[in-house]
Amino acid sequence: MYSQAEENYLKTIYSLEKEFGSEVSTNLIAGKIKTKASSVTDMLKKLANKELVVYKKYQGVYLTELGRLSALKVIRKHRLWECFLVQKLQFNWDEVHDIAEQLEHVKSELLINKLDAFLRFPKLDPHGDPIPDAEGRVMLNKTLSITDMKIGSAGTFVGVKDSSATFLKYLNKKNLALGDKIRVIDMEPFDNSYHIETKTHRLVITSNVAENLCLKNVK
Amino acid sequence: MYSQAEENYLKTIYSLEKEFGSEVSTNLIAGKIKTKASSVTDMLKKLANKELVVYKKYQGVYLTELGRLSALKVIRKHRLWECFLVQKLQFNWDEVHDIAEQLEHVKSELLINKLDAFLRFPKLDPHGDPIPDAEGRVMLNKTLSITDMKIGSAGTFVGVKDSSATFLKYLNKKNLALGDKIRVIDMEPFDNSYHIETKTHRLVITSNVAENLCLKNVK
DNA sequence: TTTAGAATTTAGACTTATCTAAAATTATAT
DNA sequence: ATATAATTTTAGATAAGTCTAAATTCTAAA
Repeated sequence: MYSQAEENYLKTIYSLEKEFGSEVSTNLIAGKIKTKASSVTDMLKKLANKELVVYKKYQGVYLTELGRLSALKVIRKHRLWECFLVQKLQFNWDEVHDIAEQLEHVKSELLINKLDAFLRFPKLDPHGDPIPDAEGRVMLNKTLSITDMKIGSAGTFVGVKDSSATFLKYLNKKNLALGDKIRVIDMEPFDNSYHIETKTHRLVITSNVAENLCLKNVK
Repeated sequence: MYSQAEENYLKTIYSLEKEFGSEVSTNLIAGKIKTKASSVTDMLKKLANKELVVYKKYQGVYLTELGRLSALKVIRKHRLWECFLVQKLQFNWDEVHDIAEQLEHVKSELLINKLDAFLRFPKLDPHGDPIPDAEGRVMLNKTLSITDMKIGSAGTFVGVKDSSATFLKYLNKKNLALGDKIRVIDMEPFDNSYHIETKTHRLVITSNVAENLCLKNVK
């Protein structure tokens, strides 16, 4: 199978493709994975040799079908472990990312499938992201971020784009949790900040935050 | 903290000290860890630099107090994960070793303590080995192996020295399970094989097998 | 369309952990 | 006591993954 480093690149390329479209650039990957561009170039060559990505010098990369399936396997493991940590071990949603980053590299198909069953085949992880099934099928979770919504519209907060501890802790502090109904009251053109409202309170968030909140059933 | 390789050496040295006494030799470690003696020598120097072992050239090593506690942390994690796999994910006792070898290197004190609580603070792992507590205290589990017992005496089968899949599968096939009462019927001096008896059946085992069965309350 | 600056790749070095082969040390057996 | 065998260590090589610094390629502005 693949090394931890390779798995991390696959996972990263997958999510960057989702976010920015195919042809992911070296620098984008370097930024996400916290390495230098030169290290990324080295690794992209290795991944290309293993037919996990298509790589042309100076042109960026995209995953092959094999690469995509391999990435999804890692993502499946990451998200299932996150569910385990929150549901069974009572971790908070802002504590699980780094631990799941380690657990996702444990190699055993049987383990992950038994874990899946133990958790009763969850469809979403604690951050609202869909969990691929054993065959690599992912539910597509159509959501809007606050920045896509019209003033006055409302929806249910079902996921975050950024699941870093800092962002999640910010949401905790602001009393925003998955499942909340959020209405967009106003947008300030000067700084692109948003005025939003939940059942219990109103608050102002920056566009940075707004972009990272995913909502469903927006009306 | 320590690398996976370092953790594996610590764990191995700990168990070899238990089995053969202090001053563990290079070759012994190499045999257990499946590397070459020269690799072991290299690593022993590194561990000595970190004050995890006391190492004198050609003289073997032993763990320092720091080394012992570090080893016990790894062993604690290994055994707790084995409990999890058997108790919660329904693995058989012969399937968990290799997976636990990977899980034991996941770094998070909080994780392992929460796992401990989730499992209700088990005292023994699925092979009958005691689980060190968070402070590195281990219950000492006084047992005898069949080879230490007198002909005619009997005890309860509570643990194995070898927890490899091959040995455990052998025990499954021979219908020997933890908790069984075993009586030593006879010992054949020619080949040192043992004739033993449980509630349900009688069988002959080699001295190799006999050595690896741990019994309690022997009378 | 040229060119400065950004992005990317190459070249060479470093670290960790491993290996082989040779040298050094210790143990064993006559 | 000494030769032989076994064990252990050293020296030098390799592989994975990373880095810095220099070279190359691309891009976008004048």
